[in-house]
Amino acid sequence: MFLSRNTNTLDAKGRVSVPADFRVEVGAGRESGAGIFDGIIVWPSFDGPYLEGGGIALLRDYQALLENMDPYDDARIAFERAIFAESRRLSFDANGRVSLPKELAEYAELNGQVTFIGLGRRFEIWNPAKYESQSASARKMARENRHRLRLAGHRNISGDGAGTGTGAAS
Amino acid sequence: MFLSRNTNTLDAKGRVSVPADFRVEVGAGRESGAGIFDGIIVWPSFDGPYLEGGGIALLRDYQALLENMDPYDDARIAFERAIFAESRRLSFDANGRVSLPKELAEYAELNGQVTFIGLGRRFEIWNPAKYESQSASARKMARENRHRLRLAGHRNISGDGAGTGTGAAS
DNA sequence: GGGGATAGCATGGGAATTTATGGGATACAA
DNA sequence: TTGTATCCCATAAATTCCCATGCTATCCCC
Repeated sequence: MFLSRNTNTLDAKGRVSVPADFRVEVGAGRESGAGIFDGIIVWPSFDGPYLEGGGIALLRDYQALLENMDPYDDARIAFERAIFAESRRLSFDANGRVSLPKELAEYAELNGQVTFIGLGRRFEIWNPAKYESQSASARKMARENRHRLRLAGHRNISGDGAGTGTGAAS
Repeated sequence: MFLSRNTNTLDAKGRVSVPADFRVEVGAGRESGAGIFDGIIVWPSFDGPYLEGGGIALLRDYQALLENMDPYDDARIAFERAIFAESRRLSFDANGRVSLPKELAEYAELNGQVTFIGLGRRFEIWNPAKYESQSASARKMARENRHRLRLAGHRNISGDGAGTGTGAAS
């Protein structure tokens, strides 16, 4: 599971260290029957100026998801083109670094420092400054929606969800 | 798994370098019991002015798929004629190039530069300019449909999911 | 608990290898 | 011959590999 936020430097050759946590995560996915690729897979988000990534296991999950859709569903084709076609395999060097292709660095406006954002099954790569505002608004929105963060497993006593009533204060 | 997009030049002799990633991909499929053919298999798409291709393993998958259909299902026969009959075996030279038959280059309107599009189990070959518009609209459609890109697999806690997305980014 | 040893991580720079590409030589067919 | 396809070699650029170093967190021993 990809967790935590981590900022590393992007050197003159376009190399950046992948957080050690992330490396063991993709390694774990790899052992369980996936290929022999030791690295991460990264593509430009189609939702903003940042990169998305994960291990080969994540891509296999997406592949399975897409292969359950109609082969000529326009959305399926769009996802294949937006994710598979735009993604790059970045393999680790002996020190756990990857070299980030120029196009990807330019897309996400990365220079000097890059921030890895662990998000469970996948992660994102941001320009640290750009991520700051995201982080702030995410906290705000999480607070406003906190009543939706209800773990299942136990029975839900009250019929209504919102719990604390009005909740969403500023 | 075929990933990423890669534009290479088609020289005066009709040769083009197959991306190194793709070469190892078809090589991997080849080791696991398939034939000794070292190259790719390409045919004109029946859905547009581009080529489709893959390793010998992909063709075996199509064969298995078609053999599950009724032998005289018209669609089966059509698929066999449109894929198997139109496909060409393109073997690598010592530098990882293939020479693209003229008919195929003409069909896809390829000259000068050709773009390989990795799409998971298979790939496509496009005229780079023609692919540009495809790519742009694919990104737009992927963004509009991003709520459909929901990975299953783990328990689904709440009855309703992220349906319309949280709208987090903006 | 203090202090030093140790291991892992992030980073920098140079060397060696791979990749993509062009061109010539050779074999084969029309 | 002429055109076509295949093979071989050369080269420039890009990428990967390898080694060294500073830093930090952890461990161990006294």
